[in-house]
Amino acid sequence: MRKHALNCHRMKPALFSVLCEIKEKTGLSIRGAQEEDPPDPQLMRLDNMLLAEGVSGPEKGGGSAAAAAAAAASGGSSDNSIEHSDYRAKLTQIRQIYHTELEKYEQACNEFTTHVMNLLREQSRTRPISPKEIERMVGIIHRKFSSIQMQLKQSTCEAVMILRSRFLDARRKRRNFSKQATEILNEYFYSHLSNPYPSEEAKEELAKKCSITVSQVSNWFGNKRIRYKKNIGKFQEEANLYAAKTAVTAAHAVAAAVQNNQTNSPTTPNSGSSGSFNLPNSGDMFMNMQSLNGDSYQGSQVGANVQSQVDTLRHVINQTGGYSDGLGGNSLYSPHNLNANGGWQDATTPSSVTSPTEGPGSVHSDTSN
DNA sequence: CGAGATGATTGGTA
DNA sequence: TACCAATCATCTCG
Repeated sequence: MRKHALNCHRMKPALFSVLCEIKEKTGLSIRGAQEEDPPDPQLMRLDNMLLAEGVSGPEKGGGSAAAAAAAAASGGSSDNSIEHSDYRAKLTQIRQIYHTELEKYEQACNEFTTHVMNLLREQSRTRPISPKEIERMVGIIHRKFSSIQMQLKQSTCEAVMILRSRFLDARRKRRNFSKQATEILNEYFYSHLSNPYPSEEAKEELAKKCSITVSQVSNWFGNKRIRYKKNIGKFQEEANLYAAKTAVTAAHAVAAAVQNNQTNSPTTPNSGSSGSFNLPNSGDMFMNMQSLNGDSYQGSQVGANVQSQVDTLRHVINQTGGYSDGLGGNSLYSPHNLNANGGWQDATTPSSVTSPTEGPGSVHSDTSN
C-alpha cells in the first residue's frame, strides 16, 4: 500500500527553456518547431523530474542538487549517510551520462543543421530557396533531435527511478537490531519506565552505543512505549528480566543514596543502570521522588539517575511480591498507574477497574519538553 | 509456511 | 516538532 512518493511535483515549462537553449545554440528560431509541436506534456514531465532529481538542474557543486534530492527522497533525515553517498554517487553517474549524451546530441544536431544549411545554400545556386523553406527544414531536423532527446530523457528518468526505488527499498528493508542493541535499549527503557522519554542527548548516547541512528532510537522508543502500553502483561516478563538485571546495582545505588542522604555525603551513587546510562539530564528529575516507604528522597541530593534505579527496584519488589502495598497497593505497572504517573499516560485505558482513587502525588513528568 | 515480533512509515495531534 | 496510533513490510521462529 505504501507508495514511493515519486511525485513529479508541479510541472513547469522547463521544456521551453531547454528547447530555447538548443535553438539559441544552433542559432535557430524555435517558432517553427513550436507551431506544429506544442509542448509535449510528457517531455515536460520528464524535464521536471530530471530537474527535481537533480539530474538536469543547474550543476556546479558536484551534485549538491543530487544530494538534496537524495535527502528529500529519504524524508530529509541525514542519517543514512552511507546509503546517501551511495545514492549520490550513482545519481552523479547518471547525471554525467545524461549530460554527455545531451551534449553529443546537441552537437550532432548542430552539425547536421549546418550540413543541411550548407546543402540548401548550395542548392540555392540552382534554384530559389525561400527562408521559410530553410526554417521548415531546420524545424524538421530539430524535431527529430528533440525526439531523440526525449528518449534520452526518458531512459534517464527510468534509470533514476530504478535507482531511487532501489534506494528506498533498501531503506525499507528492515533488519532487526543486534541483540546487544536491543538489550541496551531495553535496559534504558525499563529503568526509566516511569518516564521512558530519552532526551536528545540520551538518544544520541543510545544510538552510539547501539550503532544505530538517533531516529532509529526514537522509532524504537516510540514503538516500545506503544507496545508496552498496549499489552503490559506481555512485557511483564521482559520487564522483570531487565529490572532484575539492574536490581542489584539499583539496590546498591539506592542504598548508597539513602546513606548519602543520611550522612550528607556528597558522593553520588553513580552507576547508571548497568553502568551504561549515566545520563546527564534525562528528564527523570521531574519525577516525584517518592520512595518505597513513603519517605521521600530529595531529588537534589540523590541525583536524577537514582530515580531510575528506584523505578527498577520498585518494579522488582512489586513483581516479587516482596513489597506489601505501602504504596496503596497499586500495581506500579498498570496502565492506570502510568496514567497516574503523569506524562506516560494511557489514553486508551481499557474499561477495566479503574479506581481513580488516590493519585499518588501526581507528577509532572509529562511530555512538556 | 504461518503467526508473532519488530523496525519503519504515515497521518494526525498538540 | 515530538509523539501517538495504526499500519505496513520484513524477519524470526516453531
